[in-house]
Amino acid sequence: MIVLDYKDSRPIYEQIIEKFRLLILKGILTPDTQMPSVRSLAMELSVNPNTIQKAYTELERNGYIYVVKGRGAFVAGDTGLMDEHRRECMAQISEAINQALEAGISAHDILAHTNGLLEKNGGSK
Amino acid sequence: MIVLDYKDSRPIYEQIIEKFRLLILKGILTPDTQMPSVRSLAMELSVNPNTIQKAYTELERNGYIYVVKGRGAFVAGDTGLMDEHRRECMAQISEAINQALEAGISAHDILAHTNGLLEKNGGSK
Amino acid sequence: MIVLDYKDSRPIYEQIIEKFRLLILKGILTPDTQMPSVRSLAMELSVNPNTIQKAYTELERNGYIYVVKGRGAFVAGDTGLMDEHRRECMAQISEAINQALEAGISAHDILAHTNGLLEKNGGSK
Amino acid sequence: MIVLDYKDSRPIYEQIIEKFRLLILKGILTPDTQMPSVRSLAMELSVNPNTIQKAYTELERNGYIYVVKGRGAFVAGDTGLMDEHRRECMAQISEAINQALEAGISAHDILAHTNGLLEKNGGSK
DNA sequence: GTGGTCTAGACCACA
DNA sequence: GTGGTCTAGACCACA
Repeated sequence: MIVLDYKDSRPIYEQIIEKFRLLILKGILTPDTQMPSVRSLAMELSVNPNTIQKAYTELERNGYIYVVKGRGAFVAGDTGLMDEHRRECMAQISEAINQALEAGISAHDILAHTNGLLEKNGGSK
Repeated sequence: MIVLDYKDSRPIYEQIIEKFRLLILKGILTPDTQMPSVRSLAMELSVNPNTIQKAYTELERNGYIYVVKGRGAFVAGDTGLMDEHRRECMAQISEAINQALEAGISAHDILAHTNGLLEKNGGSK
Repeated sequence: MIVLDYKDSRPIYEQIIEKFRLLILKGILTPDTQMPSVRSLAMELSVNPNTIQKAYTELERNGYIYVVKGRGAFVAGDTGLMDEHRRECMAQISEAINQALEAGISAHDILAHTNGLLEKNGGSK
Repeated sequence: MIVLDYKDSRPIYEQIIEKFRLLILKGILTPDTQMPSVRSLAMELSVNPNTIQKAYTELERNGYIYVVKGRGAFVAGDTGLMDEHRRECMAQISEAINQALEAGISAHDILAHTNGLLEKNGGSK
């Protein structure tokens, strides 16, 4: 279900958080689905249970999952995280564009670039 | 000349690299200008000289400065870094837009967002 | 009769205890009323019978219910639990106020706050 | 500087967080004071460094301290945590009073109780 | 020296 | 079985 990239410089627990974050935000993991247990996921990824624990704790703190003691961890219901994520995406676009402008790239070139990209990848919407 | 943000989570040496990189790319530091000496900059920033050394080594490795033994470090002449930097900027825009599309934001909304931004900030070019 | 909040971080057995404690203290459950059987309540709440058992054992230990072997559990008669509960309430007020004073809030502000609250919520008594 | 209570049922790392939180909120630890290092505090409290680490991570996340890589952790400047803490205190008073009202204690008795307490402990303010 | 990550493994409360 | 806490100890980047 999840694949780690050992060449990635980011810590393992962060990769795990990111992977689940996207699975949840994209709706692949739906609300109240049970997450794999800390131990089973640790086995599956050949990673220490503490590392998974850390990832789950973080995911819970940020509202992506909720934990029922003795039962396990479950995907949280929709709580506006989607919207927050979209806002973050827009902010990242803004930042990237502003940096490009600062680097002296013309507004015209940037627009051409984004247009091309959107035509290619943003078809159905 | 340079101000550090101790509350920034990025390592200090990286902040220093970034600051100089931008000063050079924007043409504020022109080719062959002498860089501050490792020791003086360390004093000025109240930072360990090892940290400055590491930043300079990295800047040299990436072609932003060149070092003359016994004389000091100097800003490198234009060597296509500008172009490379611009390419990086474009790549970052692409990545940000693709993430937005994955998050389910419509091409239309993204375009509106970038257009607005470019009209506001990208005027003169 | 009882609703559990799985997103509450407190253990389930504690939530159950608390719920019954209040039902009894408020007189909604009167002395000698039969409590739901461990099994039926476990079914109703979709919870492990062990969890209900633990809650009942605790309620009995604290004098809120009594258990007749083979018959079931029953609400205990009034045994001064009311007074004890009131003392606990007062103690909690004391603690909260002392913490506020330590935080540097003025006695005047605290008094205004409590007065306002009592006027609004403490009307009939 | 800090004393642990092994009889306290709360986890060690939480006790440590709470202790520092109060030291900072009361102004005993002033902004930019260096926190004891993870290792030294671990030794002093005869506790595993990981446990201290966990406490510091949490304190940083909540804005009580900031960490400079390779240098150490420092008390954060005033950032409205004080106000937030006071609001929490007020909320706790509200909750305690409402519970008391629900328990059937009269507004009159509660007021007498709080008045007495404030006269005794809230003198100077 | 400083904090950050991770492993290996134990013990606990809870269900 | 499930997550939560903790110890003992290693290794790393950073300063």
